[in-house]
Amino acid sequence: MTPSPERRGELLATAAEVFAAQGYNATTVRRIADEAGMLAGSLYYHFDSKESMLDEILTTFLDELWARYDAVLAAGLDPRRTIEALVTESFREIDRHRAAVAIYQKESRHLAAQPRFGYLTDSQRKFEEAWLGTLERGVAAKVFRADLDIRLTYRFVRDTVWVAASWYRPGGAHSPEEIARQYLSMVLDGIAVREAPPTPAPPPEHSP
Amino acid sequence: MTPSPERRGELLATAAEVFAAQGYNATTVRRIADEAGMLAGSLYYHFDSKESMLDEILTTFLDELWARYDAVLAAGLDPRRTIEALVTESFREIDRHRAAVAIYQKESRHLAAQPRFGYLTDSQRKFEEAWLGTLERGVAAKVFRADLDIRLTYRFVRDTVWVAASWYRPGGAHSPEEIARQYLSMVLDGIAVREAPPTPAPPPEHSP
Amino acid sequence: MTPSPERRGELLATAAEVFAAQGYNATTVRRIADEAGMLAGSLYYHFDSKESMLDEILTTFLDELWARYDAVLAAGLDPRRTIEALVTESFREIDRHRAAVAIYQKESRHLAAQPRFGYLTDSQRKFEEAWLGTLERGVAAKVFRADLDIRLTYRFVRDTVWVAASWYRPGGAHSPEEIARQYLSMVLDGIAVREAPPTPAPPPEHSP
Amino acid sequence: MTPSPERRGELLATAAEVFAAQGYNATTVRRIADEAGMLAGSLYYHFDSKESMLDEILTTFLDELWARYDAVLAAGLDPRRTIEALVTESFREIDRHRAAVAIYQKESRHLAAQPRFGYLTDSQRKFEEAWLGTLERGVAAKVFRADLDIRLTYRFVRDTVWVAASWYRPGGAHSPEEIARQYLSMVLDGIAVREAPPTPAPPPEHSP
DNA sequence: CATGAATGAGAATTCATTCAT
DNA sequence: TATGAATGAATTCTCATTCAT
Repeated sequence: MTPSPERRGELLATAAEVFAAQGYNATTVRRIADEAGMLAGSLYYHFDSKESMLDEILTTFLDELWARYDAVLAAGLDPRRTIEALVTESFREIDRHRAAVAIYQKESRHLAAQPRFGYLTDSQRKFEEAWLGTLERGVAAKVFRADLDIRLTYRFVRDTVWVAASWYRPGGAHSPEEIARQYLSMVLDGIAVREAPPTPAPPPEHSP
Repeated sequence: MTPSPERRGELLATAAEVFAAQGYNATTVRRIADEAGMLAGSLYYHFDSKESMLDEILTTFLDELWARYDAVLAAGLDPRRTIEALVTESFREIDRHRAAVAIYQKESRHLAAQPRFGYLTDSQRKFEEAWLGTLERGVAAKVFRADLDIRLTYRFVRDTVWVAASWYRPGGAHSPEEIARQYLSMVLDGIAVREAPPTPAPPPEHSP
Repeated sequence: MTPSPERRGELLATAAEVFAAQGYNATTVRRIADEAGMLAGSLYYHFDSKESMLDEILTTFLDELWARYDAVLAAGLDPRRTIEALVTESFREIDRHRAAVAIYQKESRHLAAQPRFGYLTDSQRKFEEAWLGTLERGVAAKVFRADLDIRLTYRFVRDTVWVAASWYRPGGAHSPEEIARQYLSMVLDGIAVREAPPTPAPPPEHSP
Repeated sequence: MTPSPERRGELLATAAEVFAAQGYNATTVRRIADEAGMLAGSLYYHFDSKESMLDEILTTFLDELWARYDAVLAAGLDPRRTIEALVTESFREIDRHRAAVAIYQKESRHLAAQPRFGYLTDSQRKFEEAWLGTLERGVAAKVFRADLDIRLTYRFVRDTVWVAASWYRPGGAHSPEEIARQYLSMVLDGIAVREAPPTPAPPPEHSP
């Protein structure tokens, strides 16, 4: 009944690429089929509908993302290390599922209105809990600044990370981990040079 | 045959709202007309096509944005003040043209492929020149960190600001200027508490 | 919002004709549009879907039928007169809505499974109540035979009348009332010549 | 390449069931295959096409029906006994081939237009000859009423019998012979109680 | 200015059918 | 004999657009 999972996987990857490039609505089934080297109707042997392709792309991505996020959250790290781990996992996820992440970014808002995609809202809620909660713990622990609107901070960090999916290309100059490191550095310490009191021992990798 | 500009303006605002909420492709002309209290066909008295509405929304927004950006860039501020001014103007623009900015964010990438929307690519190039140039001057002047990939920094700042259009609602808790101030604070100084060098005179408002 | 009722009415009549002739499933929207002198897509200005055309055809017919049936049932006639009136009204209805009746005959069974057409089941139940109830009263009053299975009798009478829609053509040799009269005569008295009690005065034309 | 006839028979029975339940057009080959526990494509090892299944179902039914009808007609019975025998054989046929009969009822009219199903028209003609001829002989022999339109009577008897296929379920309360007996009683003698002593004055409208 | 009624070019989807394995 | 994976034509439906009134 369920045709071979490998073929499905290939086709989904193709579809995700096109959805990400052109937008879900602007993508025709025929275009996906062309890209996959088959006729439009043939896709329906593997999938119920264009929408179910989108659905499967998003759930696959979210399932994997949450598996990793949950592992991080269960590790009992301090707030700063938690944020670092979440950001790093996020960039790894962008590396693995760039197309899916890009689709998520572009479409999730209006998809969430449909019952079928209700899980997007759920995921978003869990997301907020995880990130916002960690930030709040960090503020309480005095490792994150208390003088900033915490929700603004949350959005700042969240968006900052995920929009990267819109320009990231796997196999580029930087590994996901390197990008994560630099982004974390920017998010945590800012892009401005720290004026005054010369840090006694600057971190070796930043020294000239 | 030359319909009143005010009516056009209202209709464009309506259209922009719907485009932003549902995406350009997913928005039907009929939906816009419904929202405007007329029939779909009637819109064609005012506009040539759905695409020309989108075009006009985007050019109006970009024209205004560039008027402000150009003023900032012509003012001859130092790199840090320039960045601060650009960020502030950006948030003001989001405040004024939230829908247009959101549309720009979502659609510009794939629209840029069409000749009609070639100006989007031009604008993007000018954009990069302005921001990246300022950042580079800042690095040279040692006011921005030199240990970061400059293009990564550029994307970080750029995205960080503009994605705000996706959650910003005019008339919310914070003014655009206040949001700009906080964002700048995060971008420039980071969200982490500066450990070590006990600031000689802590800002009064943060003291107990 | 609801386009002119006259046009709808014409289009529905056209659609009913085609549905009756070819069957609902075998009828393409394009065929209906051809018959109506327009393009397939144009029908969707007037109707939501092919199914909603069918729906409207059936409800219009059933509403009218029940208005008449209810009038008959409310008249308080004796069982035999009630049956006569119901049969007569049925043939009149076939005369007025031949296509709708034919569609009803052919499609109602499998349509009834869909929620949208649940009213078909309701109607069928009311139908059975009306006819079966009348027959039972007639048996009790000794005007209808008691030696027959009453449900068999019900089906016999019911089918006998309604299948006529499959061959009836308005404007034929017999008026609906004439057909009703002959059918009633057959149903009530049978087609066999009454043997036994030697009719004292046989009609002259049958004598040798 | 010559698949076993038994398997064909089973598959045809399955197909007939589904055709009868949902209508020929509304039945997908896949549905039949599901019901038979195989995949859609596999049916094509046994049959040329969906249409050829329908064809075989109908010819099988008609061949058997005509074998029995011909036997009856060849027996040289008097008109009344002939009608009784035809009706009885018809109900037996409904018992044996309910699905096929139901399909015939629903689809024969529009199928008859296609050359491939021309035999349906032929059969219908033979049918009319047999029944109408018998009725005419009966009228001539004064065993059937002469005051009725003979074609109306023909349709009445014909439809009355065959529509039973739409509600008949084999193995129900009554045997086919019992149903035939009751139907014949109704058709021949009517459902009204005979008002005892021979009607002294025949209904005026039938007198000369 | 706006309406009502179309047009016509796709869009997604369905489904009978084919065929190599 | 049956499966799995297609094909390709047809079908329903959508929607931007036109245009007479």
